[in-house]
Amino acid sequence: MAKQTAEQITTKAGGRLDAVFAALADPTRRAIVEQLSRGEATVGTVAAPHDMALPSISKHVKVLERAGLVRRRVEGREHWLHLAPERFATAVEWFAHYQAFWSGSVDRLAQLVSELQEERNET
Amino acid sequence: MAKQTAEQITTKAGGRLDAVFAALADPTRRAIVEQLSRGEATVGTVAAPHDMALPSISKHVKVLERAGLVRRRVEGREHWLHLAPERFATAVEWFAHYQAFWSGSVDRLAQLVSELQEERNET
DNA sequence: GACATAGTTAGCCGATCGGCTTACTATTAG
DNA sequence: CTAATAGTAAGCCGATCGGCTAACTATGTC
Repeated sequence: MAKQTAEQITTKAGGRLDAVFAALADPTRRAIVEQLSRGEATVGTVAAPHDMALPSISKHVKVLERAGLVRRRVEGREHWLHLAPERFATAVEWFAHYQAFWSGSVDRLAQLVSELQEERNET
Repeated sequence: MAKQTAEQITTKAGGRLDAVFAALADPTRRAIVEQLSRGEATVGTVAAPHDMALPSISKHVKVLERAGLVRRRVEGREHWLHLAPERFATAVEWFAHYQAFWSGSVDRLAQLVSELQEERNET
């Protein structure tokens, strides 16, 4: 129930937010997130569409892991990657909090959310 | 009405998302955003709490401006800064879209939003 | 055992970042 | 006119970033 101030959120999750936002600031990494949002995949599979050396992708994956956005399950010689939704929520909370200060923006977010829910129900 | 795919969002706002997330990856800049969320302020006022040389803050502000998160109104020799909510929405949309792929996350976001709305109505 | 496959580690390189200082511009005050 | 105030511009510096290659580890296959 306790109202969290922006300050509290900032200090509590500050370090994490640094890593999360930094991780998402790169288009390759956002593309990886997008791909993983369609289901888990191995490092190689994730690398395939990216005309980029495998070690580079490996680095990107590790950045996402350190940010807590992606987790890894080693299975034989394959490394399966999947999103870790909780950490995304950390970032969304940060936004949501500030939205409360912008006139009308919460309502806009609310509308967006309800559209997404409808969309999902249609499927 | 047209469903936007993640791909479309990514390509359409890709460059912007780079700048937005990169801008928010720095704690000083997030603190500036927080301060501006409580109302517009001059560059000097924004700099005050930050034990950092003024030119450094000036740079940070420019990063936020280039990301489209902050705008500036020059009034005499003072530069007044304020948040630009629309660009924040760009980032939130990105999250919201992916949340649709995570089980239950949209509902969690929805709950968060409704809590924020209640909170605001209480005030 | 030998080879192939999946992936990481290490290290190089140029570019960008985040801080600084110094010097400048522009507006306001005396 | 002069001095103070608000802020930007330019350039330095060390650190991190994002790509690469070359070499390695570990698992699976023949």
